[in-house]
Amino acid sequence: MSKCEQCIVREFSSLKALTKNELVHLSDCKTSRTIKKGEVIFEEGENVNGIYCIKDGVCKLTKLTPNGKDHIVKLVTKGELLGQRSMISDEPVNLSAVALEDMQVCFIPKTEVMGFFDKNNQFSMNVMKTICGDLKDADHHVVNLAQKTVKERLAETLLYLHDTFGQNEDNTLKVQLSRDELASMIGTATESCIRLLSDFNKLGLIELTGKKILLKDINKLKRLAE
Amino acid sequence: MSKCEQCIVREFSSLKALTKNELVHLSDCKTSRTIKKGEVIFEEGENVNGIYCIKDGVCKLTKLTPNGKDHIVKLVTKGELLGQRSMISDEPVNLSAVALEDMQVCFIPKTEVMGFFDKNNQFSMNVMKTICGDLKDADHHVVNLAQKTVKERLAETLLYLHDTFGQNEDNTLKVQLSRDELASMIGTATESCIRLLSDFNKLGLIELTGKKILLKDINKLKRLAE
DNA sequence: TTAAAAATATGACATTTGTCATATAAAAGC
DNA sequence: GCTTTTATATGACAAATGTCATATTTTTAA
Repeated sequence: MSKCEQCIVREFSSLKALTKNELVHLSDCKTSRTIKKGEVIFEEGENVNGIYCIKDGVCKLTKLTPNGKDHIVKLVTKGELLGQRSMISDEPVNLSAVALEDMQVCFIPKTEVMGFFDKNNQFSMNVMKTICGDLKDADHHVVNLAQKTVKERLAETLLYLHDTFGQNEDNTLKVQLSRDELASMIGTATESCIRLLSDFNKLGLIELTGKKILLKDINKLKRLAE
Repeated sequence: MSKCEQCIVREFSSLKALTKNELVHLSDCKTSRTIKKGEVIFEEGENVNGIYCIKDGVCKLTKLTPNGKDHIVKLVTKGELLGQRSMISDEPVNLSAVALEDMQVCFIPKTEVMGFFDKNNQFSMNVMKTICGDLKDADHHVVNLAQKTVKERLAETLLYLHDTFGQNEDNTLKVQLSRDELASMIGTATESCIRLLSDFNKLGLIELTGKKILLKDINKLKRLAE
């Protein structure tokens, strides 16, 4: 089993506050897991009882809408933690997590993490800051959904995917979402999303090659996203 | 100056974890303030450097939209705290706070609160839980905005106002929002909001008397809100 | 108290977005 | 490889929502 000490998650997440001793301890109690693309990590309403460390891969956090579709609330990628909110609130998770690519994750049981909270103030502070960051993002998101048009939201989301998850060698977006998933991220119908992508394509803002999306004119996209 | 020990905020907020000693200390370092309806408590981008305890009244938390209007992200009422997120993130506030009625608030400087974090784990835990609750609400909010119609959102918001802030003796909603504010809460144009209120009125779901709104058929409203 | 300003209300219309139908392309399974 | 299924694409149209104009009511302030 791999040690937590050199793990990428330790480097980038709240876990960076843990001491050597705590990390050794962690290595013993964690369980590693491989998750295939499309597989569900946990489902809305489930009791998770711990947190997941994402060592590799990207997943989507979704919430069921009143009309039975999934809305993508957030994407989470390697180096980040999953399930903190529900662990702290001591509630079932309010979102489902589904892998967008093959993933490597580790699970840390709740009892373990709660121990860190008690003994390591810096760790608590880090977790708090992460959740505060999520809250700020969510506020931003709320205002965008309420006040921007679908076109603006699509442009902004494409730029977000570009900046946050990077590009392949051919400069196309690394995270590959289906049109349906992209639509569910910006909060619109799949057809509207497809149509707007076509428009962007015709305007020379992006280039579509199958599922792959290449951002050709970042500045114009930025102006479109306002 | 009033003591914190018997304050309503202590009873309902994270502060309930504070010890007698901590409360006495708090009474000394806090500053009380009266805020008139319409007055700004703090503005987006400002450095607040502490938290506000709301002893009485209700305020709106707003965020400036790209087209220069305000979007109401959240309402906060007596017993609750204000400014926790930005204090923890050590960032300027991302929302403005404006009084919807006359308010009584106390300000606690950051240094003081950070001291509680260090020494009182239960307090930290309470704050974390509050913010986690806010995050959960925000997620819910995001999905609603993305997937529900304006009509559904209006119905849901009216019910929320009813359940959260109560009614006057004549059963009208206690929190009085202008049509403009209500529109900015549900994320729509003022005219659309007014029109839908008229529709609800004609359908016998609500009754409009000037600014006052009376919910006449809660069950039908619930069905409308889905 | 009265004039001015702001909020509420409503009509007419434009624009945006969603829905349904259908075609084509790509992927999955045998 | 071929068939079946699923994803992408596009047209036609309907529904929802926004915008502008304007009337009316309410509030504010001189």
